[in-house]
Amino acid sequence: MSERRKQYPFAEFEPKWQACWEEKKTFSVPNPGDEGFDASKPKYYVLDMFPYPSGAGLHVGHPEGYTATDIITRYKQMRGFNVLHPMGWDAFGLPAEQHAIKTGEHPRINTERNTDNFRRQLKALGFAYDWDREINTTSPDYVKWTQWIFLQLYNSYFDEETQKARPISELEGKGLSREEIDDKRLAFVADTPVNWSPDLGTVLANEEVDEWREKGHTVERRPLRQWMLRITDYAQRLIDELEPLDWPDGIKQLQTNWIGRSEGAEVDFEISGEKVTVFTTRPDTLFGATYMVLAPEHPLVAQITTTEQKEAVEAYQKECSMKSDLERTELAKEKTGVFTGGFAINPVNGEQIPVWIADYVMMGYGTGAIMAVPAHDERDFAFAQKFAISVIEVVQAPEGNEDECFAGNGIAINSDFLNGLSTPEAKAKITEWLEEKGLGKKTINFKLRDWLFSRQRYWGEPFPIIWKDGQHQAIDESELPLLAPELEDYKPSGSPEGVLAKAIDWIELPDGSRRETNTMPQWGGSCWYYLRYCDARNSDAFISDEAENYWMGGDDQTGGVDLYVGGTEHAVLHLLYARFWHKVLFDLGHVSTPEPFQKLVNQGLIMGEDGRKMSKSFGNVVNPDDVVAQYGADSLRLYEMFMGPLEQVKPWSMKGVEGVYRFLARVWRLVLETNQEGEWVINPKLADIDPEKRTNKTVHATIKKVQNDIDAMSFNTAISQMMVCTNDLTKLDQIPVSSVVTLLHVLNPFAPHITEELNARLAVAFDSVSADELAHRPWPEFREDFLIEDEIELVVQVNGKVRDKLHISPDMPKEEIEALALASEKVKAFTDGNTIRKVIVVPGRLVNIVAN
RNA sequence: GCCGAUGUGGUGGAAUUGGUAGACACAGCAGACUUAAAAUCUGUUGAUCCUCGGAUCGUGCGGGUUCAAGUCCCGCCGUCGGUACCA
Repeated sequence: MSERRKQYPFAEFEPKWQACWEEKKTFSVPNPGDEGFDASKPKYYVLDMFPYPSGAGLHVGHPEGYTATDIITRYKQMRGFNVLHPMGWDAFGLPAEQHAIKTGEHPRINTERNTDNFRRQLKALGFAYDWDREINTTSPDYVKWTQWIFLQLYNSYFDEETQKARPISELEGKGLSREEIDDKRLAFVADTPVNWSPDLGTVLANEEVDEWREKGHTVERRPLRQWMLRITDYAQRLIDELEPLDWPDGIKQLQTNWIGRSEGAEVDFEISGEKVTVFTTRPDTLFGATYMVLAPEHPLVAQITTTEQKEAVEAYQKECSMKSDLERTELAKEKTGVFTGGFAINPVNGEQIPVWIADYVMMGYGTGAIMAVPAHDERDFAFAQKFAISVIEVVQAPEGNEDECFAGNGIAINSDFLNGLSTPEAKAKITEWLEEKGLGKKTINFKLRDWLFSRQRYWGEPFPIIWKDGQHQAIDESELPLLAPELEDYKPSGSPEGVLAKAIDWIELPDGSRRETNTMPQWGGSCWYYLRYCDARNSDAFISDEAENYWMGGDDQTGGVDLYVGGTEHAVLHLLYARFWHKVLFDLGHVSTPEPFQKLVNQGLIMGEDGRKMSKSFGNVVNPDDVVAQYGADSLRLYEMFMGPLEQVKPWSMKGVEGVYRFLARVWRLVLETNQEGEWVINPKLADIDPEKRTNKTVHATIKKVQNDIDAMSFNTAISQMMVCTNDLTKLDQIPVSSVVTLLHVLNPFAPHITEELNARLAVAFDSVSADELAHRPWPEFREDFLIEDEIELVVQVNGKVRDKLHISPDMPKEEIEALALASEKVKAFTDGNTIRKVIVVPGRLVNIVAN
């Protein structure tokens, strides 16, 4: 690192102010009922996405969102809000366990080391977190409540009628059997084909498969007994209740598509006496069905397969079972399939159509069976082409559409009683017809699957469940938290039971029952952390009603976290899971709003200086520690915000850091200069004088722009305005102290250290300057009357091109402006010889003369 | 393929939402200070032409609407991100 002389002594005062904030608890906020709580202030809850404290420490991408929320926090505090701005650690997870497997060191130790480092790095940036509320998902008092919430899920079911979770005890009263009840729990056990990774020794969620495959681990399909959460019951509400939220449209769409609602019909076909139900979104094309496809795993395949086809069918089934969902989709550019020998009867016309099995039909979606209409479905068309199956056109494509396969809406043809109807009409009519005859019904399907919630890991929350006589049951709440036992080593047991299976003493209970050996996925802890922050030290409840009501309260337009900032990588999974848990807690009366996050903002990725993604392998990772050492925390914060709009992807530039560093140095020198001894003394140009009109204008325009830009989270333009203001003040021969203090005040949320330091020094030199911390003073009010101009510049255009500029009073009447514009010599040069057709006057902006 | 972003000087990016394109920075160039360098300060910096007053062109490309388009409409192209046989 270059030993260039520092332009201002940030290394001295930045740690000083950080220590001061920590000691005075400047950014700790009391809860309702606590000492010092001011109930008259409105609340504002600003949240950063929960970080995983990785061994690599912070990189410059982290402080991007953190600085944005920090500015908002400090600003809102000055505007008289009680601001909740917490930080904590999503500290369970595979990397710490992988480390434990390699070294034999307990993952707790590694986790602690990493969180200590993260905390140190964050504190070095001067963030206004309320560290009294710091939480850690791995701490026993947090685990306790994660497990408690799991038990809420376990002890609830989804009531279809009210679309709400209800206590499972209500079903017990209705005389349902044990099995029937277990089948309704929101947390349930199922034997499902899962993604088992032998070398990781765990099952992975569908969404996680890619990530671990990329890291070189193998993943295969295997049916195993797993805990699942019934998120699919909430599919409709997860779509509907997303609507009013202040989230980016793209993210809303992403979630909606992920949930994947599609409306259609189930239709019953008959295959040699057996009923087979297919799902279709195009029941109107039923007359065009020329074959049927079952998923290779469909339970009826064996029954309907003829002896001649048996061998081929079984071979195909085996081939498919070897492939994962992924391989089936990724590698299968070419359609494959086998004829079963069986025929299905189309219920609308009694036609016999061949039944095939093919892997382009998934068992997990709809009914695992489709009617194939090659004339109006791309996939069916490709399949029919390959296997020479006939194509019957049943929808008239609009004029000019010559595609062989037309999937759009049109007019029904070759369809008996549907002929002549438009696609929506035909859909309605056929569905009604099917329902009348008892051959089918209107159905809604979702892509969303139930959430696979168990992992075979050590470093996660154990399930608060024991098994007795083959049945699961919850342990008593008083036994929470249930912590994992210490182990000799953390290597996977190799069995799908997971690592905890090794801890015999822990598993086997005196009464012969056994503990569940699965643990929860990392998502568990991060699903509700924002609630815990509201009441982080409560040992009687996961959150108190008072704290919940205050920090999370509101209606469906205002309730929940007021501002949630994080990366797009959590657009679907984390945000969907957290919303699901929140809704269950809401239904059960534990929280007061249906949605957890009212406003969501995604910060854009910061790329390396070479324009590529920051990564160790490219050697382009920038460590914030180095930037702080060289330019100070304020420079880093300011640069992160000055780079460009928050949501945008943008490349890092050390030259850019230097630019904002120079700006901060200019602010410093506005207040101080070095004397002969090299000491910093008050700039002699500073004086306790009333600012001139134009100085007031700059300063007050700055207040206005900065506050508007903070509200709009347009931090880069706020900073450029403060640069303009600084440049203007620097040019003055006599600089009014009050103007400088105002500048420091509006700059404070962005660069808190240097501004507090300068204010403190000014307070010593000038009686007029308050020695109170800027952080504690109310945001300055701008005066609109200072912004009014005596004279404005008005552009005169001829046919849209600027030809002259007028300097006039802002309230000059239109007619006068017009006359003045037409009188201009420069304008005349362009209008001479032409007829003036029209003159447009836009007050305060321009005059456009149309002439030809 | 589909969905979503995005395209403005050498670079990061501004532009009151239809009204002077290029604010603010970075880099460059010239000058001041200095024995010298760094730092700092001042000026200059979209392109082309120029009689130094200015003229013409210019926001990915092609059309259109309008007195006026980076901004609105239609059709393309490029880059980035997500997703993929969901019937």
